[in-house]
Amino acid sequence: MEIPAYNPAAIEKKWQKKWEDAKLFTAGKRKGAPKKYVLEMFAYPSGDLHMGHARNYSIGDAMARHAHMKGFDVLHPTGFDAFGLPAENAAIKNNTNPKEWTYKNMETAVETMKTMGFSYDYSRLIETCSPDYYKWGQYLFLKMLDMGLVDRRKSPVNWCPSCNTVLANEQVTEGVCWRCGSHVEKRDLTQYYFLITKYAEELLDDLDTLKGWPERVVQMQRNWIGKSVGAEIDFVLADAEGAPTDEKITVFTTRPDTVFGVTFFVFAPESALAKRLVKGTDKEEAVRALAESASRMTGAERASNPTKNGIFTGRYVFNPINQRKIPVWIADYVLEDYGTGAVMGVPSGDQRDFDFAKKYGLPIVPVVISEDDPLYPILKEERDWKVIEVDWEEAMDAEGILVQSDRFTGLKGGKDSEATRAIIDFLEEEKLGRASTTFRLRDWLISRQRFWGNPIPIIHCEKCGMVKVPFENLPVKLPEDIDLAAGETLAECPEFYETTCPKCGGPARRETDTMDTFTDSSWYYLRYCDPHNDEDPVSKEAVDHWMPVDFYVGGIEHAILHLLYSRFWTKVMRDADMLDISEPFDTLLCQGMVKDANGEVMSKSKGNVVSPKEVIEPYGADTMRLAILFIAPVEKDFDWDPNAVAGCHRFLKRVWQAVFQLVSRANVDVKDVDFEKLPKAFEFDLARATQAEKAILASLNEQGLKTSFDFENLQYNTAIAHLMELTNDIYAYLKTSAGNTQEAREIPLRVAFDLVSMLAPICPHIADELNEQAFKNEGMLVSLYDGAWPKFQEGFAADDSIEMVVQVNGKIKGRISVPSGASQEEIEKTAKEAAAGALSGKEIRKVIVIPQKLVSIVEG
RNA sequence: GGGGGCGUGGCGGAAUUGGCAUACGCAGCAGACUUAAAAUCUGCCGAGCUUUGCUCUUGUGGGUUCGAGUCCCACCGCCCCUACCA
Repeated sequence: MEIPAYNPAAIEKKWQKKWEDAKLFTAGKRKGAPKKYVLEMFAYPSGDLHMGHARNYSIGDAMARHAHMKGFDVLHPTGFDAFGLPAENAAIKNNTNPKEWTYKNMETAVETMKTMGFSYDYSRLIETCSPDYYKWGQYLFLKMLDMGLVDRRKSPVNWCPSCNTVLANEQVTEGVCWRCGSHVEKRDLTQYYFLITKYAEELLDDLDTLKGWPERVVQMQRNWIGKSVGAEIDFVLADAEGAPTDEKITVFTTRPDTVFGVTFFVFAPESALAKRLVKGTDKEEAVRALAESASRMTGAERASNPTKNGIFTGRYVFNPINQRKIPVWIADYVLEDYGTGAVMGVPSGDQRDFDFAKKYGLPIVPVVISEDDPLYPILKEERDWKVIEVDWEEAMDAEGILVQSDRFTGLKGGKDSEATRAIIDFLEEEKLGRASTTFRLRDWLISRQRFWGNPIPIIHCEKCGMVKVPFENLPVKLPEDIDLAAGETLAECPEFYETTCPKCGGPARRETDTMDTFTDSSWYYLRYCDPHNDEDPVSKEAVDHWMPVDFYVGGIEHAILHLLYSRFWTKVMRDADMLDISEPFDTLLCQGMVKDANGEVMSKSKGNVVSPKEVIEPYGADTMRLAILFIAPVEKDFDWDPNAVAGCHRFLKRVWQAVFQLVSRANVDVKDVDFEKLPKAFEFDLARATQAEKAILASLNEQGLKTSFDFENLQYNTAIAHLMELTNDIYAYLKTSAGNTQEAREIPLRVAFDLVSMLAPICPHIADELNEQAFKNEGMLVSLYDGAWPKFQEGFAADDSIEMVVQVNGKIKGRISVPSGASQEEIEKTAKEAAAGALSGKEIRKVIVIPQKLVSIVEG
């Protein structure tokens, strides 16, 4: 038989068309079958797809195709996160509309996706900039407003001077804008917030239910939410003369057990109260300068250069628990937006307070000390301050025993200790303070002063205030003819903002801020369940059927941003009775980055970008997909190695040759072989197979199918390695002379067919072509996508003899072959004979037999 | 400072979860085919040695075990995240 050449360009195009014509990937066709929702994070269409997308999608596609072959009804959609700043910047540069630029890029990206052969249900495609989608984003905004989860308020916000917009806390890393890297400024502005902090506790608690998430992502979210348990304590402000006033200043602390050791009090320099205390004094200018210099430093700079600068205000407060009068300072190590923006200074128990006290010569009073400390015997009975200065090198901030702490002296101190609880009880009884929990998580600032986003559906009326846009007027559409190149914004576009009040009919002004694009990506995975619904964002029925997403694949850069917002959004929609789940993503996979051959991040500016097209043109999409999955485990970064890619292509050519040669060698008309009825290779009686056939079958045994071809656990690199071994075995078989029975001819065919089936999720084009051309299966199936995944049969007969390793005193000394039914005694006897040369002749202390594996002989 | 992870050939990486360390691939070496090259095929490919074989080898040192890359303790080194969070 003439073996045709492997021509990826031709067969890939052919199969992509056949799949599309047959609507092969439409979700919901297998009524009654268990569902599997496989999703890759959708792309921002800033140009054509790059290798990172190719990796992301190849992983998800292998998962989706495999699930379908295993019998699931698979939902595998795609779409675009189409609003955002790059479209505006490109529009300004090219003097076009962001819409044009975005749609052109999405069109190119879909073409590229199709050349890669992904099994997407394109009938569910979502483009977030389409009014059909953003209408429901507006609807959900209004829903949240009704639920009391939207707030419009003036407060200090992060402003990116380069992007000309505010940013959410999550979008500022180390003091710079996540998108453009510019240094972020603080400004006092009136903005819209989603009250995500109302869900802080639940967002934290439910992290424990996310068993399918990488531990580091869970930890990152846990740290971001940042729960601290402790107490609020009310200090009494003294007037300028030092006498107590009625005014109380509250601090938050996680260590109320150290409250007897407070020797000073500190405000953040930006705090309003701090400013008030020094107003009109000679300290005013210095405090302003301190606030200025503090705001200029990024977190990293502050941490690497932890100079604690302070100014004494000249004022005092009284510690409510011991009435001591303590000085009030202003220092740059206190953060305005955490806790109450003020700290009770306990230098003996907190390293930062300790450093500050050292620098400014403030007293250090030990109150919670270790029993090993030389001071302990002196102070263990002390109820009042006896020692008010220590020679410690650092603060004692771990656990210890309370001293110099009035009636609490002698109690065990520390976070959540008996002293902590006792002091909180006391504070609550005396109304001096209360138990309190603080979160690091801030409310989500969602308004943006940008054009290319979802307009906030609010109308401002002088008479009626903030008025919702009525449902029938949704969506508030973006104007088509804005001139961004001329610097025009929505706020300068009267055709957009001039309107009438829906309540009183008077003249009113439309809100000109748009929503953060992360609002668009916070629920797109829900809309995929029901993408064409024009009555609701989603129907509960559709969401209940498909959600949660079973496998979610994306980059680690979304560990906090998108993944936290989506979890919040799901809980909100649950509370709005739109769905019944609490967590949207069951298993999360964060794939590694694709770097260049030298391990450098690919970037346009470095000129080291390898485009998927550069691989597809010479080798085909199957080779690209295979290489992406083979070169490194999915979650690790990998360096693009052109030689390894060529090696993957070589493997596909070998599979192609092996299958055709095998069909030719089998000397049976494959048209007469019903592959559905052919016994599975591993059910077959091995006694009838030749040695080479055994080698092939051995790699398809129980372990092979359950462990080696472990698609469930995403071990694609090792699964592919086993497919390579199987191919090598087929070549070994082809070199031998085969038996001449019907079975002996058909077993290898079955093996080859299973090989091709297992290759199908990774390299679907070559698999379908071999199925059709070599196995002549065109009448049975359009595609192996609808075919069956090989199954292991429990009844598979093991080989009649078993190889075991013989160890003497823990060292390998030989191998034995024993009958599969051999008794313990027989095995021991055979092993002793085989190891005779290695035995010293001493008494044999014991013999350990591990069935199927080894015999260990231990001498006295 | 806090948290998470990792350390195996020249390289990417395997190791059935305590049982033959280095699978599979890349690179390299040798051979076959060829006028030649490419492609393809075959073989070799951790280190050392006194080479039918022996010894050593999973960052270092110890421990548990008949048996450790895997478990425990200490140390060394690297990567990622986060950061004056009271």
